[in-house]
Amino acid sequence: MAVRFKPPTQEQIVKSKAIYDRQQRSDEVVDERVEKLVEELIGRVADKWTMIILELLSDKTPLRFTQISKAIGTISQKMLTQTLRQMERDGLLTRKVYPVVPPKVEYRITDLGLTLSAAFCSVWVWAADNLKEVESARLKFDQTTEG
Amino acid sequence: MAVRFKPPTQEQIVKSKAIYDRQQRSDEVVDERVEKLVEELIGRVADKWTMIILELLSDKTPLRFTQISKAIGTISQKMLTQTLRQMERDGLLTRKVYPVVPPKVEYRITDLGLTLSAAFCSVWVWAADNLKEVESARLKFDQTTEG
DNA sequence: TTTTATACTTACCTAAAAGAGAGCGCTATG
DNA sequence: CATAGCGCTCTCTTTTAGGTAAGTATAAAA
Repeated sequence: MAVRFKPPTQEQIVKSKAIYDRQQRSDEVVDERVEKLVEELIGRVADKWTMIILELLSDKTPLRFTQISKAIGTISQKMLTQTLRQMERDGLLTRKVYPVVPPKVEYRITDLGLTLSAAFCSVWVWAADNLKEVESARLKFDQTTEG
Repeated sequence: MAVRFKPPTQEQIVKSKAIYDRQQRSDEVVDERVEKLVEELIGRVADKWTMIILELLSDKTPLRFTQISKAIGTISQKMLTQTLRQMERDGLLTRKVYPVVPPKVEYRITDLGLTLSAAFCSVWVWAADNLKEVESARLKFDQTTEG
């Protein structure tokens, strides 16, 4: 698969700064329930396959089932179906079925999906940027704990 | 737990733009193995507990085992130990043991950990910002598929 | 003397997630 | 007539996540 990196747009940066400021001002008033929901959402949305599919679709939309499957390569059909359905439910993509034979289904990223993909972007960048550092940290850790 | 949001720093934005440009220029030359490693790293690092602990530690460092445990509230000792050890191995935090009784161990975020936490930040922001949208998307999906 | 505190580690168990593989419906193509 | 193609779904098995509970060391407090 082709992984592409996109920097955050200026609007996104401004937005996140605004949210940060709001957050700072009313620190004690942060609703517990909102935090729980955010955590739950993070748990669901920050998963490997979701991130990868989002990457793919933000690069090229629409894509068909087998196109995504081939692009990823290592995902089982079951997991792909499952993840796509979940993402559709969460409003990250839309699913369009053409009533033809053989079946044709198109997956198209939504605006919501695009913004999430943009948010993930910095994590991709981080991972690409810090591969070697993580690897050497692991090596060092394994050596010092092993002896 | 207190979740705080921090916007990306100017350096981070500049950096990610630089990486993006580099990426664009040599698009076909992208190493397959690097992609695989990035994916693996994402899979390991983009997990719920890692994100939460990183958030905590980026807010206040150092923290002791029980402090983290209490701050999260819903994590078992086993998972906490496991996640902390993994994060230490990946170089995201350091572990300092004081040879006293009762035991005292301090966890301190590293520079690498800080940059990852900054990268995650936009995902937290996205989640907080789009809670309602995701919820209504789910509602809509459930209603239209149920009938 | 018993309890408490701390930061684990180990063993055991269950439930959920993931993977492998077959089947399916229908048509066009060889 | 057999086969291939698409986008699944279903079943079965394996793997992983994660919880519970117990144990450990030692000193100080009750």
